[in-house]
Amino acid sequence: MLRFAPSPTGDMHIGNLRVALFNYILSVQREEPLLIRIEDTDQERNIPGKEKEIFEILALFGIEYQEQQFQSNNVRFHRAMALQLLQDKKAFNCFCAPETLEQKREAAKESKTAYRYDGACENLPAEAVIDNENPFTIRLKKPEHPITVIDIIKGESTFAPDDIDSFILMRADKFPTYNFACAVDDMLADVSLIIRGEDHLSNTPKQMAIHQALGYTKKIEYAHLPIILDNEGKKMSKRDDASSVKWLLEEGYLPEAISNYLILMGNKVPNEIFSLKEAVKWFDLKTLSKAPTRFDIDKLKFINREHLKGMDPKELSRYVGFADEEIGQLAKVFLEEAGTLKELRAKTGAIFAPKNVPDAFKEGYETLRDLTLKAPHFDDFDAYRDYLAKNSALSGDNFFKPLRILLTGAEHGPELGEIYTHIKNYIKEVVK
RNA sequence: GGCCCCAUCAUCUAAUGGUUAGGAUUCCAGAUUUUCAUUCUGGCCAUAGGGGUUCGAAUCCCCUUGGGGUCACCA
Repeated sequence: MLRFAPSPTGDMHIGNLRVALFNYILSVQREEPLLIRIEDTDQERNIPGKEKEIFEILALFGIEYQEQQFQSNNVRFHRAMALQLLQDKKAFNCFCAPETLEQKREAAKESKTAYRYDGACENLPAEAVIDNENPFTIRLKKPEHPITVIDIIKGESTFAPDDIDSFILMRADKFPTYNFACAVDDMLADVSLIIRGEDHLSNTPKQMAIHQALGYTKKIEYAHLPIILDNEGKKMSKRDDASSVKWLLEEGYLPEAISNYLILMGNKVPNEIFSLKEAVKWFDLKTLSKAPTRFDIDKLKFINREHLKGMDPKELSRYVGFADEEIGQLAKVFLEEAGTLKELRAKTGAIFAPKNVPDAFKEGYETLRDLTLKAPHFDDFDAYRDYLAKNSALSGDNFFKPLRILLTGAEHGPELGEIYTHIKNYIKEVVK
């Protein structure tokens, strides 16, 4: 069993999508089911409807899964496991007030040392626990030995007991913390391989410590993906537009191109342009770079353009707001200068929209428009061009600029002949 | 600051002890196209630094430097 475990607390991030993609690929390769687990145990941060958005994006990207669950439905298991750990003396009740802990953390920060739980409640006598009416959390006793994480991408890393610390399993509100819920659920779902972001690397020994305390001995494989960096080399945040899958989609990047890029980045691949289906055949976690990767929107655009070039014209035409194969062909001509659907829509839209003509070309524009309106149909651009040239007495820039604006609404663009081929049947509508 | 991870052109990567250190994206230049853009050709640009090991190091080891992640009753 593999799993993808997003929390419904914000927009789907490209980092999440990459994790989802890799989990999907590995689940297909290994012929194991994929579980989507919505981690919704933080009532305050959950955003209603986000889980629906997550499922929509998974569907849009062709990420198929076999099971889905909501972590909040598993709370009874989390509580049962916590109780067992308490009984086994692997965990203990902690009555430290949040403010007290916060003060200690501050003090640690000031003295430039790492904050560690001081064990204040670890050995409380039974009566002190029973008689205590204050709210409490449940902490796992830190492990006695170091824990080594074996990671498919990163190799081995060893964590000392002090760095794992006696961390909190159950909050005062009786809900599990992330690490506890995650560790229990992965165990219950019989997860065999966990693929997640590098930011979880330090959580892994904690979750392994929980498994050990619970007597769970199954070996789980781990793969922690290097983080995605922004242009400045910092972790991509929600503030970066490009980090939002929704934004990329709105900008006109194709799902196939986005997944292509997400699989390509920081990776060694047989060729640059490929489909998800193709990637399933050769994808290997081991070829991923260990170093963080910068998100390069230029490269994404290049890949997007390549996918657009290969798209069926009729389908492309629908994407740009028409339903005509000819317009799809026309859009492909504009792929020379446009790389996204949004840009393509602007280019093709401008052809049929009322034209904005600079004063310098106004006269020529009107002359050519009137001529075109009265002209017979020309199948061939050269014939059309010669006809206009002959009857207008315009030449050079004074001819081509207004003609280009007349036909495309822009001063620059692909060769007019190529454009003409695809709009000749609508020519009167275009110039009106 | 503690802990963990990482290090080849601006960016993403190739070269699994012996290459003129290769490719792609970006950028720039020339050619072509009766404008621009496209296209084609070409160009700029890298093994972070210092020590070892070795006949030979981008590649193995150590140190330094640099970068990133993480240190919540968030996930």
